[in-house]
Amino acid sequence: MPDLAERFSGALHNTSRAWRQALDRRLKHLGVSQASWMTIAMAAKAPSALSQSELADRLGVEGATMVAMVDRLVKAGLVVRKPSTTDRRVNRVLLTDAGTELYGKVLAEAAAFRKELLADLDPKKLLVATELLEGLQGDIDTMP
Amino acid sequence: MPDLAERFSGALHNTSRAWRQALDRRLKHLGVSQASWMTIAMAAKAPSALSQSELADRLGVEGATMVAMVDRLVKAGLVVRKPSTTDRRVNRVLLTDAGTELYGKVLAEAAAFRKELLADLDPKKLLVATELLEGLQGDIDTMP
DNA sequence: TTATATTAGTTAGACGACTAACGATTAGAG
DNA sequence: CTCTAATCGTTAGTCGTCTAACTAATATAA
Repeated sequence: MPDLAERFSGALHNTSRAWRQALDRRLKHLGVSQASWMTIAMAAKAPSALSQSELADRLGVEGATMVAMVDRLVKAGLVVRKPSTTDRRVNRVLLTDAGTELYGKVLAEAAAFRKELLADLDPKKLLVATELLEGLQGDIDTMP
Repeated sequence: MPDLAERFSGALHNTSRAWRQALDRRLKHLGVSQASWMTIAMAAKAPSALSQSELADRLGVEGATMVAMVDRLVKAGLVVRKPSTTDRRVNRVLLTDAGTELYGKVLAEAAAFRKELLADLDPKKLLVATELLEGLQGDIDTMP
């Protein structure tokens, strides 16, 4: 008989995984994965063009991961690299028109999916769960 | 200002990811990732030796993923493939002595990590969150 | 100012996941 | 019994992630 901690751990990982997969399926017709559109969304939302490092930081991935991601997005024609004029180490990541257009569509679909999935939940319970998860995330980040 | 649904979605994915990474770090000295030890645990817990397909089903991954996983575990000397005597398509996956020994260590560490992380949480809230996640997982699995 | 340290990006190699296609084998329908 | 379905495992190719080692450039300290 699994204890509550074990149940929670399993539910957390399984639900996150199922969610990701379901959303990926739903976005497949747009030709972009969640990781790709999260990157595009981050670049789109920022007030001024972000560097690869800034993008990596905000998405919680390593620099090398962002290199590969930007490679794919450039290949897909959604972003371009533009060397910084003030720091020759830096590339700024800019959305192309195609990237900007995609961002709008994807935002709408992700929000709709979220809403559909969470619509029938008790808001009070959802808040409890959200706060618990956020707290946990903080705890993990400040762990050894 | 992000709405609750968006906050929940972000917290879910970030927490799951942070947890996985933290546990992976902690198990690194044993030389096995979570995916590897989950496979070993599943093989160890089963009353009789499982086939690759059965392992894949129980871990919620595809057959091809399990092929690669068993390849790695065999290479690491933790399991062996033993062709079934009754069905020549089937390989049964058996733990070696090294695999069995590892299983014990890893189980203990994962449980300790879970306990440490969740120790200070309100059990009532943890239960609410667990049930919410489990329900959500079910909803996603039965979606279009 | 020069030597050292830090930062941005890249490459290379590995892990874990997926889908699609395929060969071998078994199970089922007729 | 035979032809067809389904199943098991495999290979090949892609994606997203990591770490480690490297280059180029900038920042800091002696």
